[in-house]
Amino acid sequence: MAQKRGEIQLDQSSVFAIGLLLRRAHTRAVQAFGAKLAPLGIELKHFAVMGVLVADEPLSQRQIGERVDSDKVSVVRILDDLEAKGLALRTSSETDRRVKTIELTPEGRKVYRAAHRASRGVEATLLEDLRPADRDRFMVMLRRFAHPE
Amino acid sequence: MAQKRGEIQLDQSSVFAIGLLLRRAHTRAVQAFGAKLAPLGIELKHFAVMGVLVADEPLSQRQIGERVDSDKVSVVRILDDLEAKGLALRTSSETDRRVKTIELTPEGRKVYRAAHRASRGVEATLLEDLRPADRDRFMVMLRRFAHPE
DNA sequence: TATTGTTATACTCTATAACTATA
DNA sequence: TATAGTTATAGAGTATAACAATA
Repeated sequence: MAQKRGEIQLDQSSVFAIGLLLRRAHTRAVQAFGAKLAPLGIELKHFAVMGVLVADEPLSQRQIGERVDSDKVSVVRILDDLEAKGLALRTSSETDRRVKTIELTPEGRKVYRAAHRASRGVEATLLEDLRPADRDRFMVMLRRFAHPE
Repeated sequence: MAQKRGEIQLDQSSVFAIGLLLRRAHTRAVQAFGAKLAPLGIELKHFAVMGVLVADEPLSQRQIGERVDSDKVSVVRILDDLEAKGLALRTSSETDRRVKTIELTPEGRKVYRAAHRASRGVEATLLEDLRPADRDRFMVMLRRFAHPE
């Protein structure tokens, strides 16, 4: 039998439980999205960047980093990927030649829509073991937990 | 101004938001524990392994991995760290010479208690932006989310 | 001088496979 | 043949610093 992770729940009262639980929760989410996005040749991180572009195009790389909570080096590499696949385009800004203006290509928009369709049910699937009334509450709390004032 | 992460909240309705939120939540927890544990020379992963040993000593490395949700390679390295610091001890099992019997040293127990004291308030601090009535609920939901049946 | 994006470097985490020694 | 632990390797993720171009 192959050695896997995630078979056992730990002591509920352990002070460190919250750290392990959040790690496990995060990997669950990455895997769930990954499974849906893999056929499209992208990962969650690409999907997220494309998502902020769809919502708020065009953006500089710095702005993208702020929105997806990644440092600038990571953004460079995600955009390298997207550009190599023909999904996004970097052009130097006219007004400030240091900044790159990032836009999705038509193909990028197409792939984004497909990714959106493919992953539409992922959040619901991830939350399905919570009681229906708790699902929204969990997301609200998670949002507050992740971004406390 | 140094370039940092985590300054902006993202579109609440994005399908991929749950992935980003869980990532951010996890790093928040690791950093919060890390800050308290660093003076003791350990990290959250060491604390977690020591915690399962305190609760259920002795354990094999395989059993430790199951309890802290880590693969066997990671367990080897965590125990290398703990043994090098004199906090844990590996001995070959009498009944099955393949398995190592892991126990904390007296010094290990001492450091664990100090770590426990130091990080006692971390979970509370992490949860303090939730409403008091929501804090237990969030942990219950997170537990179910991380370990669905 | 400071900022945007880039490159290089390094350190951690994770996943895999190969190896040993036992069973 | 299978398992517990070890080692080696490679791929991500993350952090830092240095750099080029520009402000």
